[in-house]
Amino acid sequence: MASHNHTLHHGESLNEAARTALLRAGEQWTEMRSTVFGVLSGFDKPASAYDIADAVSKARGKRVAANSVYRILDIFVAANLARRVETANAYIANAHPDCLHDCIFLVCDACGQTTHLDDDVVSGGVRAAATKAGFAPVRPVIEVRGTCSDCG
Amino acid sequence: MASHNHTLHHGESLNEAARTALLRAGEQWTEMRSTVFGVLSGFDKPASAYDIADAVSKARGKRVAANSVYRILDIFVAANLARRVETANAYIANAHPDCLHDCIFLVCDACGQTTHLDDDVVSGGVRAAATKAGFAPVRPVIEVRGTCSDCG
DNA sequence: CCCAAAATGAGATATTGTAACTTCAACTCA
DNA sequence: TGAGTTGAAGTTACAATATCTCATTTTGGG
Repeated sequence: MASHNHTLHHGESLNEAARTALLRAGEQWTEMRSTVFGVLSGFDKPASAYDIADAVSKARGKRVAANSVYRILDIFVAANLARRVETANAYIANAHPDCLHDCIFLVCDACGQTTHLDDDVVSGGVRAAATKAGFAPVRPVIEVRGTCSDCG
Repeated sequence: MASHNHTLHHGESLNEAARTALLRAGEQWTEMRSTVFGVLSGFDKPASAYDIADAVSKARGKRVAANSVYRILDIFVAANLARRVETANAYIANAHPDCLHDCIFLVCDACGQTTHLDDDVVSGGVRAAATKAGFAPVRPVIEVRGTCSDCG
């Protein structure tokens, strides 16, 4: 566990934390956004925008277009409510929107399960290497494809 | 600079090194593959499969389908002749196909220029963090979006 | 209540990536 | 030599991902 205090939310608490974080970011917490967040946090592995659109469509009994989902996901990512898993073209809810990390994703090629690590030493090393090369790092993307312990 | 000896190829030497590496991987070095590799190494920033298809089409005076380019790029990546830049959906030639690294890409959001770092300490740290979490790492993806020194 | 801004809907379109099947050239081996 | 085999490349179709534009609805502030 990292040295600072994470608050890991889940269920209703997570939804409430997401709402709070989004409002603090100056964005609105609408019915639609609540549904998208609920659906996203209900997935047990990264979900594509179209997966989410399908699930939201079912939940609302009305067809929701992918572009609406993309818009909302962009806002979520900007507000740290969700993360994009680059190597999977998919999104995952952030269980602790309260603190900001350069996070590390471990993506199982067999089952798709994705584990979220926060290791500030490792990510700091990546940032430092970039800085040393005269680069101003904004967003490190650190993902590891491989096999999880269940599939090993 | 890492502690071992990189051989950085360029121009004709690079093409020759690529040919040698591909043959050693048990693949053929065809006219088509040579052209694709030449085009790819001619780009000064990561190129999409479609960019490459266009350039190859011009170079050969005959339409080449993206499909064919993808097949060849897959082979190149498998043989370490090229790398895929995940956050850019693009490919870049590997100037030293002779040695294998978990490489780090620094991608400038302003100009697209992409710098290739090999820092085995940093990438080793990423692998170690994954292993510690019970994960069997196969392919670390380490990329940093930000601003290069020219655009800073 | 009314207005302006923000959010969402609808549909098209662009981009990226795969799959299935055919054609072609080189090679092999009787 | 020539039929059979193999791998590369061509062709076409399609699936998945992402963005754009414009219309309509909702929201929050005065």
